[in-house]
Amino acid sequence: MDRPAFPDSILDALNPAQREAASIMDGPLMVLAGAGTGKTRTITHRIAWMIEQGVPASAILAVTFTNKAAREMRERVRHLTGRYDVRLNTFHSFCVMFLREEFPVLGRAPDFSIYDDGDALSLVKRVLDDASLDLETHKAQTVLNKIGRWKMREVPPREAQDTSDSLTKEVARIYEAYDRALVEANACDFDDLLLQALRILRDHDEVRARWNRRLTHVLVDEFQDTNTVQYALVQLLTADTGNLCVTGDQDQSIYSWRGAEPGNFDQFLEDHPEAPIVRLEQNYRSTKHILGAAASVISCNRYRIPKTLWTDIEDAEPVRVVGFVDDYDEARAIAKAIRDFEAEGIRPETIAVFYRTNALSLPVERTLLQEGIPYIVVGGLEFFGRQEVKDLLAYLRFLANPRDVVSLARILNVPPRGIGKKTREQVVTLAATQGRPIGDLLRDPDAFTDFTPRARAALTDFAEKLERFDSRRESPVGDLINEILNVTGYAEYWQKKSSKSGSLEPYQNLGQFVTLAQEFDRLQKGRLPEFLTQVALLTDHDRTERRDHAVSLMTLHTSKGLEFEAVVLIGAEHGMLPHAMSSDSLEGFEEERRLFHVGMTRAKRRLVITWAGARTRFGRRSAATPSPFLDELGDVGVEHHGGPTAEAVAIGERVEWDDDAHPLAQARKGTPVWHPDWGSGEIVGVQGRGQGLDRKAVVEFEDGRRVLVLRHSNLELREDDVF
DNA sequence: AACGATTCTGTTTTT
DNA sequence: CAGAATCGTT
Ligand SMILES: Nc1ncnc2c1ncn2[C@@H]1O[C@H](COP(=O)(O)OP(=O)(O)OP(=O)(O)O)[C@@H](O)[C@H]1O
Repeated sequence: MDRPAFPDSILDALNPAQREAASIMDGPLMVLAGAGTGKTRTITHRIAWMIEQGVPASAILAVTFTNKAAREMRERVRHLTGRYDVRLNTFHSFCVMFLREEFPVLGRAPDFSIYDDGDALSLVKRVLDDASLDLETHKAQTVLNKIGRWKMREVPPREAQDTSDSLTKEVARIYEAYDRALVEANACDFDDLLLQALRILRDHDEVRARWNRRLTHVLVDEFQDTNTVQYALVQLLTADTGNLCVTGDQDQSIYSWRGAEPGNFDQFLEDHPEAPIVRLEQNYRSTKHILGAAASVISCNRYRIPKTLWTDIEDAEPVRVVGFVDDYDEARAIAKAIRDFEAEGIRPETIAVFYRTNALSLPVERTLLQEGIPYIVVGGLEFFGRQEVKDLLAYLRFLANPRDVVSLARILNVPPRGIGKKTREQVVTLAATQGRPIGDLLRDPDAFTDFTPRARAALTDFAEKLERFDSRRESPVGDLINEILNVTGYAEYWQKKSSKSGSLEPYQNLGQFVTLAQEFDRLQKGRLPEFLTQVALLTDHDRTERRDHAVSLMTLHTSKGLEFEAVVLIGAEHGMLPHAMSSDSLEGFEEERRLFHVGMTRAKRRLVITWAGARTRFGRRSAATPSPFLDELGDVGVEHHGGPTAEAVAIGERVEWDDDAHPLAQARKGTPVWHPDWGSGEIVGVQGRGQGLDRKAVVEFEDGRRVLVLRHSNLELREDDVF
């Protein structure tokens, strides 16, 4: 076991402000600071310091934003103190653990299933079906989103129905039915995990008091992205002790779409007026140019409290902004940039490519593959979202929780075994009318006497399989899964499929899942229930395989909290970043700006930002113009290359802006356009020949007509489907 | 009930 | 373009 070599050095590794924050052990505390100022480092050391001062490690709860961040912090604390038993959780994983212990207080069994968004969607569809509601007016996804918004704000179904709007009222009724269905299936969706835990802590003083004794100190990292329920939760967890420390940065709040409530900062100060606020101002990560450009961008946000941030890291190179003709060109330049970075001695593991949407990774991946540059895609829901993985998980969940209808419905006929939709629904209805867990019903040999002989045979066969799995419930999870794969013929099923039509991936994913389970068996204690608890909250972020000498590809959201020597931020275009779906309100637009700023501030030494004038999106080529954020970078230490106006220079290589690819090149009468000053308009006439940019356009705006030379007009197309 | 062919539909970010 | 939903044939 490693003991710390120099216990006294725990606080020595911090600057004075950080040290102040780390050494305040008791009472409320807020650490408010910009990117790269060592917030995470500070609370890690604070935890280590508390342990050194005699606080039991297991009495400390630190909440991080991702499992990965939790793991890393645990590793650092272990390194500093030799202790690894600090409770390091995400809000969700803490609540799962909490509910596994305390759910009986609400009369619920602790073997509940956890539904991800896909499962929740299935359940909503099921409810809509049962209520025979019009699927046209109620799209399942929309309904689920609305329910989610209620849940995040703690609005119960009854209250939601209290409205005069009949459509909303109907959705609220679905919400009620959905909640009931969750209880019947003994399942929790992600929001439920938080809500149920909150309910228990709020309504049961004894439980709250016990947990306050158990957890004497609570710390929350990335506080800017907590929602109201999460804040209420930590408030209750520290109601008696008052030892709540939060750290965050308003300028890095990028999850409002998931209910994140930056107002929690104010709420905290209102609830704890005596709380010291420690501000950290020295950035230890980035060079002056990078930090300056990022500061210049973020200062454009109206809703923001300005703060000081400085660095003494000198620059090697300026921040580069480069425009390309299209995404293909952009991708090739990215490959070249990576090679150049490597030639400079930057290790590939410390190079990252960021993008706004997952779809943007495709052309980059293809090019890197071609060029033989190893890469990994970090995060996303690729693996756990796969059909074959979800099927396997559904088997496991149904075995652990016999009431779990959604999981059962998923696998009852997987692989195909002659149990169609009709039989399936009959079984589900039968269980519902008898008020019996569907798993018990299925295992009952006399349950299906009224069914057709064919259906009965198939169901009996299925029941036999279930019983074989039951006898393995206490086995290592890897063995159980192998048993399932063999007995059901599911492995064979995919093997056949893949040999027929190409892709080996599904079959390999099954293998990966088995490996994952075996790893669990080897490294952790517990069987099926414990495995499910863990796996339900895993994301690809947590299982991204290590690959030597690989550069990292990820979304801007995933990049939060990380740092890289060199960053290439791609797709900086109008409609992409800021994304069209969130730029219609000022709040949305400013969050996009924060997102851009988060991406920029991940870079330590090198930052390249790219955009493409045309992108193959959706199988179609569509035009794009540079992101307005590019104009906000300032001009100190920032170089612009390429694009319609400036000389076209790629990262080291010349790329001409091709007039034909310019979105306005084919402008003609009737083309809808937009201008930054005059708003929406339509081209009512074009003067000049051909398709060039030197033509003049007569544009009808809301407040009148104007004649503009296309090349210098600053006009943008209102629709991106131009060609 | 199963499977293949066709049509449809939709793309923001994820615990 | 790709994944889901629907359709039509066996
Ligand atoms: N006092 C210090 N001395 C040396 N390096 C430091 C110090 N404080 C922080 N650092 C380094 O600065 C970098 C950023 O630290 P950290 O990740 O803790 O910052 P953060 O405030 O959590 O960042 P962000 O909010 O951008 O995710 C890390 O590489 C860290 O090791």
